[in-house]
Amino acid sequence: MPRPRFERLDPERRRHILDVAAARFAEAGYGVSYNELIAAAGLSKGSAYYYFDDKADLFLTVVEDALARLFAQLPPRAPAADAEGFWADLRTRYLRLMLALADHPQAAALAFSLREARTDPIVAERVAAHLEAMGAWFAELLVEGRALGAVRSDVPDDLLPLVVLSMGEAVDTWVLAEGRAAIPDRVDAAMRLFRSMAAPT
Amino acid sequence: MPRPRFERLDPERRRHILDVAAARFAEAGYGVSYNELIAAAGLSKGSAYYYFDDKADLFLTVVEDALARLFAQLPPRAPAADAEGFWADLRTRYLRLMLALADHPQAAALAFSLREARTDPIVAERVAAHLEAMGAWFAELLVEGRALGAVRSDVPDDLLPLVVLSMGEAVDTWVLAEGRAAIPDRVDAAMRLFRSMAAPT
DNA sequence: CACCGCCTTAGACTGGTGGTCCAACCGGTG
DNA sequence: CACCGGTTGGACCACCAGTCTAAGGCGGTG
Repeated sequence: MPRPRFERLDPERRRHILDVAAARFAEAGYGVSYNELIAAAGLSKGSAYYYFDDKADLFLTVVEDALARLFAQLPPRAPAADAEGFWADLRTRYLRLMLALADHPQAAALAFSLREARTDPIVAERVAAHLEAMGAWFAELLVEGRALGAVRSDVPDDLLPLVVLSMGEAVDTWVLAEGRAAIPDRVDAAMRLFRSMAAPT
Repeated sequence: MPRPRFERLDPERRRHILDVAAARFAEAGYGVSYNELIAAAGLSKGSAYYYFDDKADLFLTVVEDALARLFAQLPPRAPAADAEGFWADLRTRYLRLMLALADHPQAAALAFSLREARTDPIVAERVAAHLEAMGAWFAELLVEGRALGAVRSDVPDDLLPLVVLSMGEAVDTWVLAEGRAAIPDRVDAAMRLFRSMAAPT
């Protein structure tokens, strides 16, 4: 995370730095030159490293901020009453997430840039923490789904969340590939596939 | 691919270069310093670039070689007679592949290093060609599977191969994670999951 | 033998990277 | 006025992949 000093900075300047960084990372990925980026943001080398630990720090600050804002828009999960409701709720939430990504292409680009960024070990470590949290979230979902008879019990506990996470990026890209209008149909297709995989046989 | 000169090189020296490169890339990933690698292989800068276009070229030469040898060990696919045979054949082939990866950890490490390497655009381009070939292979498999009533027809054609490829790496890692003895059970679990996803509902 | 020409080699050099360091500046306080 | 700590600019560092060139080695020819 950025050094505390950054919080004490003039809000306008702070906002400007984050906006420029978000734009550069979104359009050129993590591989963008940090030298170039901080110059574009109006920071000298000294100032940049005065406010942020390193490139990974600024990158993750920007990405976490964008994704947090995105997820905050999603309604909280309502506990489902039966298997049908469980799957319907999942579909709705996934659809909303995809529509939100379509509406915020910069946030989507930042999210997808995470893959490339994870080759940096500093980024990888901090992303691993998030993934662990997501894994826990899925595990919880699994328990609920099984209680409702919506999720199969005949595969190892760790396999399903793993598969969902790994499918995630590719399927998300596919869902978003043909523009906003195609999203609902594509979400349905993806959910159909996923449901028949995860539901009891 | 390496320059033709490389083929004219003394076979022993050629083998040595490829072995050192394979070892370094397998243990440290694509991120390993090329300077360090070529020095370890006993090549000066000039010679390295005399025989290989660039880092990506040597890397892909090594990886393609390792994977080609691995796939060559797999028996050819026998056309299945019915849906059950189709899935049984897939399971067998997947199991053999996983066992082969377990027996050749260096080849496995090289295969997994492809993910990181694809951040290099030169690598990405040449890998894309392979992925296209794999996509075509899956498409063919899809046609055969559908003809046998083993594969569902109610999802877009491009989605299934995409999902399989994207699941691939994560599931492969999971299958191999607990050592050779655990592989058959894990292959079964993964195939069960995959079959219920891809089979008609 | 001398010479030529070409394949091969070593390694200095380039322009770039992310990251470090320090001298100087600036505003507030005694 | 002097001082001082937070802030700033930018020179500098080690290392990266990749380029370039001058020299070495060696077979063929007169």
